[in-house]
Amino acid sequence: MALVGTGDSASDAGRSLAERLFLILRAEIVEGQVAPGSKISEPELARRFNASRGSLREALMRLESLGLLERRVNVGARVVDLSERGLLELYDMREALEGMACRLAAEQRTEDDLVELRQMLDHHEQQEELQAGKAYFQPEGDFDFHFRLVQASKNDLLIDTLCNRLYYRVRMYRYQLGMASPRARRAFREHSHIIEAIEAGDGELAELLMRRHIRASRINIENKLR
Amino acid sequence: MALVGTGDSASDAGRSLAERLFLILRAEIVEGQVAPGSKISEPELARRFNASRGSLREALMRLESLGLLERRVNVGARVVDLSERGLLELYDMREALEGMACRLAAEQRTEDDLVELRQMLDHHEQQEELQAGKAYFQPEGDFDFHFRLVQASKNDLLIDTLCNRLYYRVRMYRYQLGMASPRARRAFREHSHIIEAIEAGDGELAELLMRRHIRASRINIENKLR
DNA sequence: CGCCCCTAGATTGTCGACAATCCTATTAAA
DNA sequence: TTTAATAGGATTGTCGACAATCTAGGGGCG
Repeated sequence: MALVGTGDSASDAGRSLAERLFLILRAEIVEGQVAPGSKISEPELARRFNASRGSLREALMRLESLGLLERRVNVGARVVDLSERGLLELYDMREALEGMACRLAAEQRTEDDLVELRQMLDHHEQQEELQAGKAYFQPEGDFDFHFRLVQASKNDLLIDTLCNRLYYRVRMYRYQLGMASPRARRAFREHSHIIEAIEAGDGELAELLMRRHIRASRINIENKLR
Repeated sequence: MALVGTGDSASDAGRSLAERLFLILRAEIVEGQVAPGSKISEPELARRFNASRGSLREALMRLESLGLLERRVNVGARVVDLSERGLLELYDMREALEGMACRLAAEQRTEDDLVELRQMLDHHEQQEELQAGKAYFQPEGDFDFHFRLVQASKNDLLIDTLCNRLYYRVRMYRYQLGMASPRARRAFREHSHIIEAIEAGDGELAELLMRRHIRASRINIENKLR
C-alpha cells in the first residue's frame, strides 16, 4: 500500500520498506534536496511516503548510524550540519584508511583488480582529453576509482567503513560545495602512479602515494575555502 | 513498566528504553554471555526485558550498526561470528586509524592530555610492578590508554569510529580468546615511547611508533593462534 | 519592562496486534 | 532410500493508537 516502490522495480526485490525509505532519503540528503541542518519531521515524512512511522524511524536510525542524521531523545532528528572542521576530519580519516587500503591492495592484488583499475584509468583519460581540463564528470569518476581501489584491499571492515560510512558524507560535501575540481589533470597522474605501485606490489609506496594524493586534495580544498 | 532500569539509577536518566536495552545487550555480547554466531530471538528477548518488540528492535539495529549483530530481512539477527580473518582486519584498521590519531594528538596536544596520559602510564607501571608481569588488569588498562590517546586527537569522527565502532569488537575478541597478554612489560615501554613523541610534538614519529606497537600486538596474536 | 511560570499543541517513545515471510517436519512420489 | 512438495508453526515486517516529553506562546509577578 506504500507509495515507495510501487513501480516494483527489480532493485526493490527482497528489500524491506524501511530499507527502501533509507535508500531514498540517503540520496536526498547526499544530493542536498534536504538542506543540511534542517529538522526531520517523522509524521510529515510518514505521510509523504504513505508509510507508518515505525518503518520510517528504522530508516532514520540507519541514516543516523551513517552519520547523515543526528537524533536526540525526545527532540527528533536533524540533517547533519556541514562544517569546515567536519570536512577536514573526513580528509584525515581518508588519508589513514585509503592509505592502508592501498598498502593492502598492493599486497593482496589479483589480476582482475589490476585489469579493472587500468581500464578505469584509461576511461578517465579519454574523458579528460575530450573535456580538456573541465572534467565535469571527473568527480564521480574520481569516486569510481577510489571505490574500486578500496575493494581491492579485500578488507571487508575497511571497505564498509570507507564505502558505506565515509563516502556518502564526502559526496554530501561535494554537492554542497560544488563539484568543480581544478586538479583533474594532476589527480589523474597521481592515480596513475598509485596503480603502478600496486602493480609492482610495493605496498609501502602505494600507501605513501595515496596519502600524498589525499593530502594534496585536502590542501586544494583548504585554499578554496578562504 | 519495563524491568530495565527500574532501579532508576542515575545512568538511566534521559535515556530511552531502547538505548538502555542497547547498552545491556552490547555488554552481554562483548563479554560473551551471548555466544558469537548465536541467533537472537526478538520475542524471547522482549519477554525477558518486559519490553515491546519495537523498542527491542531499535536496540538490535543499533547493535547491527556497531557490527556486533548481523541482520537479514525476514530471517532475523545473529551475533557476529568471530574469525581469524575478522581479527586481522581489525588490526589493520587500528594500525591506520590509531597511527593517525597519534599524529593528530602530537599536533593538537593540550597540557591536560599530556598530564592525564602520564598519570595513566605511571598508574600502569605501579600495577605492573606489583603483579610482576602477570598483569591481569593490563588488558583493560591497555584499553584505557588507547582510549584516552584517541581522545587527544580531537577528531570526533576518528574518535567515534575507534571508540564506538571498533573497540567493542576488539574487546569481544579479547574476551573470547582470553585476556592474558604476555607482552605487558614490552607494551608498557612502547606506550611510554609513544607518549614521549607526543610530548615532543613529533607527529610523524608518534604515528610510526603506534603503528609498530599495534603491528607487534598483531604478530603476537598471530603466533598465539597457531 | 523584563523574567519566570504555566498551559496548549505537537512531536517523540512505546506498545500490542495483524499480515507477510521463512523454517521445519511430514508425506508422497520417483 | 532419496528427493521434492506441502502444510504447520513460529518469526519478522508493518501498522495505528496511546502515553510521556518537549517547544512555543500567553499571563502573572517582581
